[in-house]
Amino acid sequence: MSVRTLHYYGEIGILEPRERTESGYRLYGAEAVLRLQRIRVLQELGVPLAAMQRLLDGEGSGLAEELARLRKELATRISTLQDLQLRIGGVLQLIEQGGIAEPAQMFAILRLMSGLSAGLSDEERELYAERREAVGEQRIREVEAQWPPLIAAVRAQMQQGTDPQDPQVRELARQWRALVAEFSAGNPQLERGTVQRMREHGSELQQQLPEAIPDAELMDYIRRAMD
Amino acid sequence: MSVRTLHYYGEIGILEPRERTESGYRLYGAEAVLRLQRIRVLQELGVPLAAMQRLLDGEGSGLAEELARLRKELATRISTLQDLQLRIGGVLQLIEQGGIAEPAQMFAILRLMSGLSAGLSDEERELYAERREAVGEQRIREVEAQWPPLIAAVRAQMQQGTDPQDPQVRELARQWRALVAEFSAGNPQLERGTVQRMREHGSELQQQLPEAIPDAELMDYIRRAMD
DNA sequence: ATACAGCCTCACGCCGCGTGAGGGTCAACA
DNA sequence: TGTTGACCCTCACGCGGCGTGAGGCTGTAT
Repeated sequence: MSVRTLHYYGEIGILEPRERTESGYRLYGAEAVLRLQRIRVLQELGVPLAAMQRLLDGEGSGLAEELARLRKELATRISTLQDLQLRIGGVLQLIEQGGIAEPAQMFAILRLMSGLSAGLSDEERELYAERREAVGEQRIREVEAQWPPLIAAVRAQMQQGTDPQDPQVRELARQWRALVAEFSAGNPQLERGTVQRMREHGSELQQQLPEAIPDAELMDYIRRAMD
Repeated sequence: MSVRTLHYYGEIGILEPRERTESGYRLYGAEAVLRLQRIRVLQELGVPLAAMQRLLDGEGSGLAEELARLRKELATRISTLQDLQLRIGGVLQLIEQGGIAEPAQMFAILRLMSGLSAGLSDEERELYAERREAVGEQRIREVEAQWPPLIAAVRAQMQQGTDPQDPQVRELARQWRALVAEFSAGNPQLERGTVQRMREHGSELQQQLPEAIPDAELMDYIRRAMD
């Protein structure tokens, strides 16, 4: 709370001092403090200052409606931010694993992960919607975010020529199975769809980071590790 | 993506057209499209445009560091928004129950709910920190948010003179017990602290919405409902 | 030839203040 | 009695990320 802020609130007419001294100093009363606290609350909620007068001096019904609107808005804002958080988390995980180092790859992954849920048919979309109800959107996104790092890790092992029966690879295969199970929840149609969708997904990604897309060789490798 | 946006990106030097026609029309190439997509990704992540040139043209290490920084920032942004969401949800719940209708009360509740975790001793703070580890911050906030509506509902019944043994009231008492259990997780020190803290909390709230603070009468009423 | 869509540059406006410049006011201390 | 600071005042410009004109040129369809 700077002095300038108080002046500004006066300028736009949402908070006036109770009076002025002879020399022009602003004197704020206790009610101004209360009003200021409310302004801060509304501001936190994302209400623009210009809209506050109505809410501060209006009736309860108006405020209630506005709060309901804000709740919706907050929900969407949070879910976009959470999406970003998972995407950024996936990229950082890959970086730490030494999977990627080039900016082009990082950007590609950031974009891939936003597109995982794109390109679905209507039927699949419905199946996912049901699943979302059951498991919670949060969990769905967490699971989705684990694909690219896992695929990259498997491919790294494959290219190093590690035996598929090696304990490390078998651990990755275990994670793979777990992810597939989480993802499809026993629904074979979704299970088939997932990997295929990744294969079709985004030409930029295929150029920039082909190792994030499972191909036949990788699928064969992981199958052998699962035995 | 408006035309003006592209012009602006040119002005600040983060995205230039590949060439111009004789008549001055901008011609963007495929690489400009790629760069633009990256700009959008970074912008979603909250990177200011001025900082993008370094990230787009710099080395992977710089980008990786920035991503790590952004992850932290995102986490705090999300948690403040979630806090707001719970507060607003609590108020709306109360409004729908018919518990409150005056703007003053709504603001008071919005502020109370932000202050529930304030005013703790160091020791209590440690206990909460442990608990937070165990249950997850999200759950803690969800539980905290349920107090004010519950208290208000109980008080409403009490003031209508409902018998504490009435099924409705006993249901509220059951919720009360469950909340206390969640809150204190078997730690009697925290259990004692919670209600007392609410009683001491905020003089504005006591004036504006005394029914949200449990007093001796209400505590007695709920005890009788628990028999 | 004419209409109309789309491009160009230049310039001001928006929000929520931050940050000066240039000057007055007030309590404390020499 | 001055003088020193720490505060206050008004006025005015600046930021970021564009939106929104005004006034004019270009390109394509009819």
